[in-house]
Amino acid sequence: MKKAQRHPFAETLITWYADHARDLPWRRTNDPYVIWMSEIILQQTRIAQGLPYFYKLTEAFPSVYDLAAADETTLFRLWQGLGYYSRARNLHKTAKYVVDMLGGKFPDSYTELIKLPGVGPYTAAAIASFAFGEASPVVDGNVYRILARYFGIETDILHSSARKEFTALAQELIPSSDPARFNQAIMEFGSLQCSPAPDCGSCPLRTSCVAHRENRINQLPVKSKSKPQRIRQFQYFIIEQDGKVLVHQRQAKDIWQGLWEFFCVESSSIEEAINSHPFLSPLMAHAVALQAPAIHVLSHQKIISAAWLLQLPAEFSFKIPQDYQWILSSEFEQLGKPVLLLNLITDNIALKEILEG
DNA sequence: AATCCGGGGGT
DNA sequence: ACCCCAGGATT
Repeated sequence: MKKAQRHPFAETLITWYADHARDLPWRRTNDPYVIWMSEIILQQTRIAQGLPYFYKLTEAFPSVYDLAAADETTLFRLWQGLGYYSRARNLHKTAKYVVDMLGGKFPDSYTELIKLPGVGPYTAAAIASFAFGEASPVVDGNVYRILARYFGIETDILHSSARKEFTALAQELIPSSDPARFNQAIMEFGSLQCSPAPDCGSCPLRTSCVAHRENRINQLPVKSKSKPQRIRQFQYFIIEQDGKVLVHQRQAKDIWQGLWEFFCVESSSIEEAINSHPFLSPLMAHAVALQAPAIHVLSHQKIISAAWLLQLPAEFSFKIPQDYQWILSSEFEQLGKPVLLLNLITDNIALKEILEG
């Protein structure tokens, strides 16, 4: 009876999912806190990359109360290496809000969930369905790909109208009987079966898939090309004195906001960096060049960096630049740092010994 | 509507 | 080299 009302698309996906679902930790719970944590971690992040962070974070903060009470420095250190660090800030902000304003109880509907910092249309739909059984369709990269191919939709998935169109379609397809299972199934299907380079030969939907029938698998989904990456050059000065290192926390609306780093000048040359920061000039007598790091690639920037180690005698006196501070190397280890700096430290024994004892 | 925000893995 | 990843916030 009710099966006849389901679109065969949903029926096939759910059947496929019964045979192919991976055993993932966030699928073993209905706790909205744990599900929320997993969804924030997995935003634009592969499962294999996010999994260790999910274990670390849920162990460090078993409940929303633990997270709300946490020191943000600790959270950033745990988030180190995962990228998109505003997620960590919004995670903390939301935890405090849920504890302080909602008595520790998560909102239980899409409409309320999407009001939380760091929770957008995808994440709100995911939590609402997985934790509360609401029939809100998730629309992530997998869903765009599957629907575009299966129904032959040529809308540019980066166009602002795309989300509305694909969400409306997914809303028609999602069964009211077990919406959470459908959401899990469609994403798993996109990840394992209808991947960017799919195996159509084994696909249970191939006979009714427009893209397969018309041989347009490689043309769908339509996605406009992104701009070329911006190229930047950072000159790092690791200034050490009396067992302490000069550091600062990045604050500007720029990459790595909230992370810590050594004295940094954005400049195409060492000479220009020194000229623009005259206090450096007398310090350079003590400078030793460190191994030139490879180009650090972000999704939208390429960063070329160079670094100098400046170990200053105890009696050497100079005025430290604004917003910088001295920190013991043992404390520096406890701060969140960009992967570029982690690589720099790893690649230079001298630096490693200073910072790690 | 455009742009920005990381890092890593697959092809 | 290019693409994509359980996207969201800001301008």
